[in-house]
Amino acid sequence: MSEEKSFNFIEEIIDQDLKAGKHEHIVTRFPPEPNGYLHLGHASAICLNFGLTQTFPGYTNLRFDDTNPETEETEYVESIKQDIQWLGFQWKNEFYASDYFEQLYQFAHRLIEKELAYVDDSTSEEIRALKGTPTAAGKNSLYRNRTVEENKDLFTRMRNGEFKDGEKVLRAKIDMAHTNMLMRDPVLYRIKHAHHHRTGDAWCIYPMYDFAHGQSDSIEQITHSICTMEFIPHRELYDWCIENLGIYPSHQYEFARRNINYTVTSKRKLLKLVQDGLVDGWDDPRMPTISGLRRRGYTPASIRDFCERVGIAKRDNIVDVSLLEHSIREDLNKHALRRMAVLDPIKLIITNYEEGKTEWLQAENNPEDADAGHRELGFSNELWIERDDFMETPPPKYFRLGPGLNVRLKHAYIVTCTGFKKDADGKVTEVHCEYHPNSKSGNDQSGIKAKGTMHWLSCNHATSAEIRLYDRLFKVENPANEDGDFLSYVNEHSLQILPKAFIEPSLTEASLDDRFQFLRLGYFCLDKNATKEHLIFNRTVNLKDSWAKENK
RNA sequence: UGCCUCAUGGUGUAAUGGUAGCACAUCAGUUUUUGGUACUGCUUGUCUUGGUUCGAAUCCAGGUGGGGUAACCA
Repeated sequence: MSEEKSFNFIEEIIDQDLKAGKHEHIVTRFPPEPNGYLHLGHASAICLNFGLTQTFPGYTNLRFDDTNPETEETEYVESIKQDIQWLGFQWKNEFYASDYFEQLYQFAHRLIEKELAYVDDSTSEEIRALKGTPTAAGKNSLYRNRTVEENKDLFTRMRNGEFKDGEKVLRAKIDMAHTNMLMRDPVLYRIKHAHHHRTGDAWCIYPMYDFAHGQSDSIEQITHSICTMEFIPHRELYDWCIENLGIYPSHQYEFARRNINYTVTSKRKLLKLVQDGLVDGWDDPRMPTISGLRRRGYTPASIRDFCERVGIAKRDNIVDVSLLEHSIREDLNKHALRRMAVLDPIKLIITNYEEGKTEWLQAENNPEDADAGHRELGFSNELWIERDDFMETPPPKYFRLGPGLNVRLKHAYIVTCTGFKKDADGKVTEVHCEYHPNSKSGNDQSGIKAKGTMHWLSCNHATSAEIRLYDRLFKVENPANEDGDFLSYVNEHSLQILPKAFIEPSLTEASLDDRFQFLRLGYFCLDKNATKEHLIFNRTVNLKDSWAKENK
């Protein structure tokens, strides 16, 4: 049974490069800008870049693209590192574009000396105006023909802090009529008297992306620099810089960023959700961030599996969240301990069971894993069951409780419903039933057939907890594609808090790494804000529910 | 409007000139002390028009459609 796993187009390129002897090993890098938290889209890039050097000989660097001090912070650096490691990857080197500021500055001088760069005094508005349009060529700047000496002097003085923000920029001297707008004398350096999270106040000029990224790749001798498709036009400039600087020829390859329906993966939009308080921070369990997924209960393996299933290609895409949910269910089904919880309780009284008696029942921890062992469950005449599990007048294919119907109480007995009580509003307050003593789980001699099996909790052997249920963050499949403000498509019912649900008492001992399946309800994990006194469980994902589907 | 880029079931992705496959989703069924899991089966696809070829999803040409691109962001 050999499973043929085909290469994606990037693996294909690398495989050929290696076979052609172009490299003996490869070097990739993951280059986040520390201006936000990592999300599912980054997970794809991480799995790709780090996965490549697991498939092929080589290694992967982590390099922070920290060339814009105004938006970048150490908090983001730390979260990014944590998320990558949590996903299960380890970088060879931890680098920063800011490590290369001095070298980059020298590179700029080299370009000036080759008459390939000049200092421009134009304002940003003037530069934009002279840039032309896609159909009309741009015009040369008045300052385009400064001498090498003048440029070197001015650029040095820019670094020395003699000018204010925006007063001057360094530009590449390429071609103002180029069909690629990026090649129309792109800005290489700008003046920002801003405090940088790593270099402090050492610099007041900062390189632009195009004069930092490719050069950093080259310095690190990155063989395959992988980025998303919107950088395709940058490749020409990437190559131009490397060629004219005469440095190590890294190459850029582009793939299509991954999109997922009913959410957004744009740091700008995610930041907006955080800033407007629509979510409880970057790690809100509804966020598609790595930290949000972690808090929600997703496992690293499930996210890696998801990325693997989605794959890598070049066409626009919107991946269905059900694939993500499939990945986490598959993982958790194998590993999560089974427990019982009652979210919306209603009392079940067993009228023929001795009052005050407690019976201890054996319950398996995980039917998928014999090694997971068993636990003891207290059983008595008063139980909590799910309100959903009783209907006064059930429809035909209802396998739960209703007048005269039988049901198996999981790990316990078969009961027959004998009656119920309602309050003044007509709301059911109590369900009555009789149990069949010879129908005990594991030793059923009753011969009674029960179509359904229900979860329950003994009133005297249950403790309470807050439970949080989550739904998709947005009401529409592709919020980015809708008219108007994307915030108006936020699903206002995406979080449902149940302040007092019942759970098995042993759950008091749960730790953040534990994963549980609450029988018939879904997979749950402890929230980071939970305490022993105030337990909080997050629902990671529900179980597939063919009954709910049939009722739609 | 220029340039760049992409196009395979509902979704994502394979097939590298030779039987269009896999996964998710959907639907139907079997098993089941979780309406879970597991298992079986069905439905659904090569954007279009030409060309090359014994043979085209694949190569060529023209259309069409989507996306990117005109920040002192990355």
